[in-house]
Amino acid sequence: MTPTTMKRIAADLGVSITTVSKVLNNHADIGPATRARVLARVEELGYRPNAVARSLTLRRTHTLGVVIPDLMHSFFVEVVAGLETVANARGYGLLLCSSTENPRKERSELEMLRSRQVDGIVLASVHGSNNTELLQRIAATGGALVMIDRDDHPRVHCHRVLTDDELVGRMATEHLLAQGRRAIAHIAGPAITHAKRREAGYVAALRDAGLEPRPEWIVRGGFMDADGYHAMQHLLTLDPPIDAVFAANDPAAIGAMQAIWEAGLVVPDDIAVVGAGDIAHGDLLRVPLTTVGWSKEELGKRAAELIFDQIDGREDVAFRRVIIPPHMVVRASCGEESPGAGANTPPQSRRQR
Amino acid sequence: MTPTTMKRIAADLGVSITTVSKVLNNHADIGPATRARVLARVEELGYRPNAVARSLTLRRTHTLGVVIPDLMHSFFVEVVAGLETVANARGYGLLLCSSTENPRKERSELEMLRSRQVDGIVLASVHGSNNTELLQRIAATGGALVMIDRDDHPRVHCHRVLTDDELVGRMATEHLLAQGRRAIAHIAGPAITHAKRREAGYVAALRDAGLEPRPEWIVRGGFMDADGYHAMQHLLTLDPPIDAVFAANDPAAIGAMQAIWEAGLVVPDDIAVVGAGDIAHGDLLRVPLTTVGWSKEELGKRAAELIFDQIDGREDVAFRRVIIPPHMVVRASCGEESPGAGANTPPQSRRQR
DNA sequence: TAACATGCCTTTAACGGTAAAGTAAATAGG
DNA sequence: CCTATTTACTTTACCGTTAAAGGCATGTTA
Repeated sequence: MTPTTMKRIAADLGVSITTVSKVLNNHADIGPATRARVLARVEELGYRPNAVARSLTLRRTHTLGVVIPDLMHSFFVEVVAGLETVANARGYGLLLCSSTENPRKERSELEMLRSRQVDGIVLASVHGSNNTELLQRIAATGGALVMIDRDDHPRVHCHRVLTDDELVGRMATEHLLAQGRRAIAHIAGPAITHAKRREAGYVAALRDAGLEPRPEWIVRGGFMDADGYHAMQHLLTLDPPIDAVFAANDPAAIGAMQAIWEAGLVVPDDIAVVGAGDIAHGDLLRVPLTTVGWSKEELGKRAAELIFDQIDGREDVAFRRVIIPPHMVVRASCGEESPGAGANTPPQSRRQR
Repeated sequence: MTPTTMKRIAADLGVSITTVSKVLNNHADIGPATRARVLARVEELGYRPNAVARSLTLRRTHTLGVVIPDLMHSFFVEVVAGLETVANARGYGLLLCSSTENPRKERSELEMLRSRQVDGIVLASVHGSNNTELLQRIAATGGALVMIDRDDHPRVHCHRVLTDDELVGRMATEHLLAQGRRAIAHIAGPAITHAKRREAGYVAALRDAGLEPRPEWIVRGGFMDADGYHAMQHLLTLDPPIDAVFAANDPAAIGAMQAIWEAGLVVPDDIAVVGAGDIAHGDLLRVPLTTVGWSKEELGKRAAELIFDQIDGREDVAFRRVIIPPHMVVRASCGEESPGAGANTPPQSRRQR
């Protein structure tokens, strides 16, 4: 009933607890006979070291805290999958928390992780969270911290892994321009840094093409598909009509498409749509969604690497800012025939259940 | 740099560590003056108790281990979201592990969780994992254990939360029968218990309707969309042709639809399709997928409740088997007009990013 | 007024492990 | 052959916390 401890093994064998500890940690100063006896008994009793006790003495929990805004969003889940791979390979566990886009919950999760003595924290911070001070304290007390995807809390000194959001907006817009679209609207996200940068990229691309974006082309919305839906309803009333829209993220783009369909229009013939983020299953939609993607797995892995660099304790941490480059994911919704990626290829292997 | 400890606070105030501990744990035998002084200093230094040390003495980590086969599959992620909600409300954290459908990794995750002394484990076990013995040991040594969704390891005594898979198969098939379909094929899953039950439900429903399923109507495939795709290619060669297909899960159903489209046929006019699992975004597909669903949030919550019941330690644990009832999710792919759920309603609120 | 309870705080031990310092016996060196 | 060194352990202390038992004034009861 009570799990086996070193004490038990030591008592059984008439040796000291330290001897057992040394055997298990491969210290050199244990004789082969004793070593064998200990190992045998360990095997026999199925002894597993108590990680909690180990953490206490070693001051290392081999645990990473992960705080993301939304468990249901495939983007973050894929990032977590990337993290998990690297962490697992190093014997680390992931303590997963969802802030549900709530700054208060984010705060309490962060404090919980701190009190649990996690060796590092990976955070995609909620917008408007005034947790800057707490994060500064975490970073200052030597806690490894990496912020991912979102670029707020500029005063917090820590590693960051994100994409080039202005380039995201620029690529999406330039792609639509290349398809011959000229009246390109933008469904903007909330007042969060990376959303604003996508908008800036959109504006810059239009200007570079000699087009001045009309004010009414930019509808400030949000990141949810309902936001995209309502924003699109508004855009559909414009005269002269628009012929394309870049939505700040994929859910909003999907909402926009629904509004377009409802109005009896066709994507991409009447209005081309491009999103951002490369959400899972974007290829399986009624009209497969063209989007700007950046590798979430890469993002997760780089974040994990930076965390471990810091944990491994080069004190001279120069905080890095890793940019995951975005790339176009061309599907049907933008009006370009995607080369060879039509309905004629067998589906790629997706995960099972 | 070194985080504040009780020792530090006690020394500052000239009281014993125990006194500080008692204040923080609201023991009655501390005078109001001392209590106030301690609390003031705690506040001042921003003291947070070290959860690791607490875990060691209290023999409670306030952590649940979660092992799922696939982080990328929306089904499990939604279950985890349900778990997270309940766990968080009780001050519990979730240590998330993905077995990536690999029995060996499942085993090592389970052992890792055990050595980390988690208070309970929620497991969706990989098929064919011969971890039965390990699970029995976990259950026997008093570890709280709940198995979810999958119903293997019959000899392990623990709580289970799952759906009625035979009913899933039956409902899907009966729904197709009700649409007037008669030549209904089945894309079966792998040789895992819940897949076999779905197949049994399919067969039973046909027989109840006085139809004998032809052997060639059942194609043993898998749970991945590529499996559904290839299975469907085969089914398309049958003569007389089929007019409907029930796939053992949604990814397979999606693969099947791709094969149908490629053959130049129309869903549901030529072939109706029903899946199982109610995958995320099933409503946004080229043809919205009719499927049989069961609440993942409910599943996650019930699992968490059972875990906590066991942790709270009624010794008289009668292991429960909670069935989450399945329900039809009628969309376009089965040929029935879904009432009011067409493209005319605004999209439901989906999560943002 | 001795016996007893009460209020308030401290001491001791423990949780399960690791590290550093100590020790006794075997081996080596001069 | 007697002192260094090495080998193979053990002892002690500590990680940060909590529980159980102990102590000691002061107040209450018989």
